[in-house]
Amino acid sequence: MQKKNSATIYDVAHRVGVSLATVSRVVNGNSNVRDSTKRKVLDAIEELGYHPNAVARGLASKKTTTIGVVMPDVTDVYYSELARGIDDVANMYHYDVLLTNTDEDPVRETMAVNNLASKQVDGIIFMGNELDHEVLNTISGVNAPVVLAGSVDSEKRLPSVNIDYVAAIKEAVGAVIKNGHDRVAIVTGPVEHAINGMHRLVGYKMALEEAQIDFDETLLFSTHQDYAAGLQVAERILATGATAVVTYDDEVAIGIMNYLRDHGKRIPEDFEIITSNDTKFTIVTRPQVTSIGQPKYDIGAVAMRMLTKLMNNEVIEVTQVKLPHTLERRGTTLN
Amino acid sequence: MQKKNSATIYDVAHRVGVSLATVSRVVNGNSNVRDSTKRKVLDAIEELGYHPNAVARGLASKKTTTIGVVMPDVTDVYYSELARGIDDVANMYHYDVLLTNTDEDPVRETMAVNNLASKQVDGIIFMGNELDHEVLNTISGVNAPVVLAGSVDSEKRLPSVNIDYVAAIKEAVGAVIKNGHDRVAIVTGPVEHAINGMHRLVGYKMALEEAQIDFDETLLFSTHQDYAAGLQVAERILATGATAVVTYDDEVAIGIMNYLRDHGKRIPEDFEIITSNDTKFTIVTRPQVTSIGQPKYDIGAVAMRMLTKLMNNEVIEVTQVKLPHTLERRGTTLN
DNA sequence: TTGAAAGCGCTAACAA
DNA sequence: TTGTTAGCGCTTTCAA
Repeated sequence: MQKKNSATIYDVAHRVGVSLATVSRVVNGNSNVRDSTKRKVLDAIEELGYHPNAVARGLASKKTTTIGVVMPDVTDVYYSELARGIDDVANMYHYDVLLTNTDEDPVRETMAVNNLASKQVDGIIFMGNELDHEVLNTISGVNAPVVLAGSVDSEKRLPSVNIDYVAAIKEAVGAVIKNGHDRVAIVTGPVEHAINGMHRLVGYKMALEEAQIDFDETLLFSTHQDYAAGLQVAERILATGATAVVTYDDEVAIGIMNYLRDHGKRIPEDFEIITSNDTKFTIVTRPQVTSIGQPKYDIGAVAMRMLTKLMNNEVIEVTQVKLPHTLERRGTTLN
Repeated sequence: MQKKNSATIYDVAHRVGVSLATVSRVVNGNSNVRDSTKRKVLDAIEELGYHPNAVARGLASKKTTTIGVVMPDVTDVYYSELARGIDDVANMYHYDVLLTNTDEDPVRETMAVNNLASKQVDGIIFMGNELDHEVLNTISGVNAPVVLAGSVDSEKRLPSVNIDYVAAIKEAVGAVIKNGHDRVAIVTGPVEHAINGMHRLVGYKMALEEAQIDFDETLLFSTHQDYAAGLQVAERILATGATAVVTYDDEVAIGIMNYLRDHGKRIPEDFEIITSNDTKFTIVTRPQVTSIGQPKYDIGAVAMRMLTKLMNNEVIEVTQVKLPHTLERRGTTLN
């Protein structure tokens, strides 16, 4: 059971008695080939078990039919859903996906982008909350189109696909305010991720302003992105006298919810919770968690679709795409 | 801000006044270069912003420093954790990861493997419950080492990294039997995935036998892999008079749990539940779900480590690696 | 320590 | 409709 040293295009050409060019033509579906020779070539390909070498092809054509995806963590349900959307449409257009995890470390993000560039990817989709200035620079230096998915570039230099975060947060905060809460806490990610936090804060403040509620800095929290962090921050939130919270992460939200219930709070009667990512986590708990609804899969899919156009040198009309969001009312909010 | 047509190795050589070979040597850390010329080359590389073209390199050296990862679905928390383990050690050894989702469709699995082969990956890590015979064949025809992660090849032809599924299920079932249950249901994946189901069944039957409980076919269930499926199957399970269940999927387990509680069952007093994947889902619910504990990240990491050895033509002592599993006792089982 | 030169397997003008 | 012929950018003997 030994591995055959795979046949090359030369072997096929030789076998049929035609030139390399002809074989190349039939392999690439070029029409300028007589049917009869096409047949013969196809047969030879079959017999020899010839599979084109994509690397050689890439070198010669300067197209690798491979795109790079840079993301914080495959393990993160939010991003992995975007990734799935990306992958599905990538396949649809016959691109393969080179995946890199960065944990949102700017150093690794920069390395990832450079590495992808040296691998000659035809395009890159970048995900990550914060768009570090240096990362942005190396991205714009890359000789391939890049589109951001679920991430914002405050300078709007790069094409991107998102929801309107500001509006979404404003609506979420507005919803609990409307239910009578005037001390609503907000929890965002690690402070390093300035942009992410900023966007949320803007929406938060807009909602307060609209309800004529004074901004209280003590109602601001930032945590790591996991269940335990939610458990921990909940105590501090409780201490502020807040009666509602809007969070950036679903696991954090559930951590908060469980802590509060353990400490005598009824959800949603005594305390309301809204989270942001609408992952599966929000539906397996009791009560289910109210969340901003995001078309996660579509964000990835649309971003990838956009990238295919860019790789094709097509002109893009709208480069800053905002997909619609919703508010999925579930058990952690009243009505 | 225009994209420079990136410099080639030729440009560097020309600039310094040395040959391509010399530049290649310093780029690849070959020691046979005089320090002074090395300096000059490095400087030129810096000045020109030269980045080696990995595609050309791949063609010439027949090594792409890229591996392929074939998996059911990035979105699946279980597999994505394996993927993270794979990616981390892949990076450690300077490999990039080409990712493909297959949804466990044999046709797509076959295509994925072939595609990866034509992209000349140096190795492949394959994940997927069932190892279809045809898939197995195309895998063994590929001219690159392949290792299975979290997947079983009943013929044991391929190197693999797993836990001992049979033993794990046996322990889980044994645990609830020990707690006094003699009617324990077991739910496995879609029947198409024969192997997966089989393995679990073997462990299940062993536990019954050890407790001298007769096997009852009506206690066998198979469902799709999501929360809603759990909700649905729960009703049927209840109808059998079962008082405990062991499931293959965490979301399904939670669906079952929530359904049962809605129908008056106290968990774990009236009904015990054990699941298999120990994902984050098991800890965000109340009660938390008892689960077989699997070193998911490590399964991926070890598989990848194994692959690096194979790609290096090193000899592997043990090809069928079984990593240790545990039983994480939480709130859905007594004591 | 360095260079010359032959590929790696394919694409893409350009000719015929 | 088909073939010839340069490359694509790099690695790798083999010599020097």
